[in-house]
Amino acid sequence: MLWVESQAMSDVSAKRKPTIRQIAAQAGVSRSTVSRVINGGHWVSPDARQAVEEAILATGYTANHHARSLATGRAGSLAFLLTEPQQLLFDDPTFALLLRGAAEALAQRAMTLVLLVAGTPAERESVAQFLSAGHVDGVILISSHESDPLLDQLIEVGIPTVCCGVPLGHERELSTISVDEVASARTMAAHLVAQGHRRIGMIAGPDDTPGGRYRLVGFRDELGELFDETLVERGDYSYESGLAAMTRMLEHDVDAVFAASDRMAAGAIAAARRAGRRVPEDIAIAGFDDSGLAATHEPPITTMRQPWDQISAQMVAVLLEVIAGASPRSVILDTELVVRETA
Amino acid sequence: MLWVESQAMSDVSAKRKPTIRQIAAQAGVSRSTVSRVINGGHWVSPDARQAVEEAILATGYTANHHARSLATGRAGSLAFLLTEPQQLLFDDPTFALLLRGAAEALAQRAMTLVLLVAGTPAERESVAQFLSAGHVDGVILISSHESDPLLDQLIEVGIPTVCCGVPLGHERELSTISVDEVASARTMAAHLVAQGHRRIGMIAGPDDTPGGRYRLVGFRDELGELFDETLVERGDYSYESGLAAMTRMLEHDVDAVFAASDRMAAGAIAAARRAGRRVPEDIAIAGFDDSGLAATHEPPITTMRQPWDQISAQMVAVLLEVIAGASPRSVILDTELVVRETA
DNA sequence: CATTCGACTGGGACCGGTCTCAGGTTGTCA
DNA sequence: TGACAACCTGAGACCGGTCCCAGTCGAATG
Repeated sequence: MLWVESQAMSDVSAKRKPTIRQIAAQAGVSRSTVSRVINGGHWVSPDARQAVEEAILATGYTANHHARSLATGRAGSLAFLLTEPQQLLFDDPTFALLLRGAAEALAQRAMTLVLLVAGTPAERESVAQFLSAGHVDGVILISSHESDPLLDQLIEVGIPTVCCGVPLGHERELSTISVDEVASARTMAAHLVAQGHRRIGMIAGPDDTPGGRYRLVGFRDELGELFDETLVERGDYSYESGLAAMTRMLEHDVDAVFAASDRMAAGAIAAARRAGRRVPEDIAIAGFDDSGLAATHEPPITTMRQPWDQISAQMVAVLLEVIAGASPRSVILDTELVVRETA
Repeated sequence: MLWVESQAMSDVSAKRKPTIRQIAAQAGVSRSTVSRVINGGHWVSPDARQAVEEAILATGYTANHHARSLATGRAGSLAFLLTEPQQLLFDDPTFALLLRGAAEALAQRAMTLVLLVAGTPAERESVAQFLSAGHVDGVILISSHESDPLLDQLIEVGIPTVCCGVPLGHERELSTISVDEVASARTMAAHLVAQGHRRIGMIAGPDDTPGGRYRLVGFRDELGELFDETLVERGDYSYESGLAAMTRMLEHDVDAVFAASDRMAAGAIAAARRAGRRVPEDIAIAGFDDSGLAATHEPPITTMRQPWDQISAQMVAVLLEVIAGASPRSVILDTELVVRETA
């Protein structure tokens, strides 16, 4: 009876994942030594290390993340937090670019990405609770609006956070990764002027987003006397808003338009065409982001390329620094003018 | 001195998250009772329950996920696994739809979504290891190709898995959520015929994907004698492949084309225009998916709508069933013809 | 030759939960 | 009144790691 039971036991343990104790037993060392080998292997004799490594290889041992997190207090994961109203974000190809980049950067570090969506108030509540419970080590915040109330919660909880764009008023407490919005807008404005355009309009983004405010600033600065207040419309970065803004804009005499996002540019192009204007012959239209949509659009859209891969890589890198104890810091990256067919 | 030290201690413990022991002490019960209250609260006296609930409310206690996972053996999270070559997937708006739906469904159940990308061989390796280590309870597999080697690994490891589309040969071992491809294709083919078209071509997807194979089957079945083998081209669901396929197709006489994805349809429309054909006047072009791109495309694309919200909800629901011990099962959902302007 | 130092090792406490199980109350039924 | 069930409770053993610390041993130092 006893024999049968122990037989059953060993059957079970053969099925289960090996633990650090089994590795220790098999290698003839203590758990502590195995742990040392796993974590860098300092102060371990070559013999011991080899025995442990062989045992690990033989059994296919993998450390239990949960046990480790419990013991160390580190979660080994970051949250990718989306706070935009869903429609906006999931339409937006840029979010996918950031997500992939972040996932890639984390995988290289043997960490994981947890996706959090805080669209509805109920979702925001449960997300806030999740984050303050310390289930993740840090937060990658994807939100263009500066006024996001979740920001204050994150700061209060004190969880390391990095965001893209610059949330005004929090420069000291949060790390940010952004592009030089003003310079980027100047570059595009200069390009449009260089193409010979004089009556140049802008479809700006919301004023409470960095991209909405500073791209307009750069545009105005560069245009100087050419700048015409009546040729500025607002959109919310979406296709529809670009279409609506362009429809209004067409009531004025305009020969070029700079939209603050590729999607708005696409909407603007559609509006221009419906009005019987040719792009770029009758009216030039440029976008911003180079989100993938710009290249495949018919015709391909001239735009400012944001360095998405660098942005996501930097977000992860800076966030990990902060988690390791560094002070929050901000990184500003360069954009690049990509001339295609629409302007 | 002792006083100072205990003062310091209580300061520290005030900063740290409360544990179940502190709740127990505050409520004047044992840890076991607190645990019972947290998990449903059966076999707990009203008095004890109330005391515990008050203590939880007062302290803002939240259970430590890692500790719980360690004790229960359940991870409390699912993996959202992308196995496509990155380009294809992140261009594809459908993936974002599925991702959001899944995240939402999981948040409601207080579980989390871990994003895993298995693009490169190195990534595949580490993902496989991650999954077999049991760090997540189940896998939502996003891969349209049936031949995916990761599939075999998942089956071997025995981790509960659900996929969208039907991976041939694994119907017994994996759960699948899919749409009725054949019927959907027949519906669209019937629509094109009803519009008066007779020379109808198809830009099919890869033959090793369910959407590639069965949409063609349905198309052929419905067309009957109208079906013309020479009017079938292959693409890989991408915009570029649609453009290339359409360019070839235009060498034949054709008055309508059914593309197996919206992106290919968009590419096909671009190709048709470059060749000087008007859509839909000279040639009707329809897509498949209704991924968001179809509605905002200029002109809006006629397509078959896949029920993305239902698909993601069902994936989560079925996967959780399997994790709870149920047998794998397959769900087939209906699609809907959405007539817009291109066909 | 005694002392000190540094590399290496293992024991045990701990992280914060869950879960089994033995025991204590109370109520009901024979 | 005794037996037995139903309800409620807390002690203690886990889960699988990390990490502090005490201790061993050989070599170098004074």
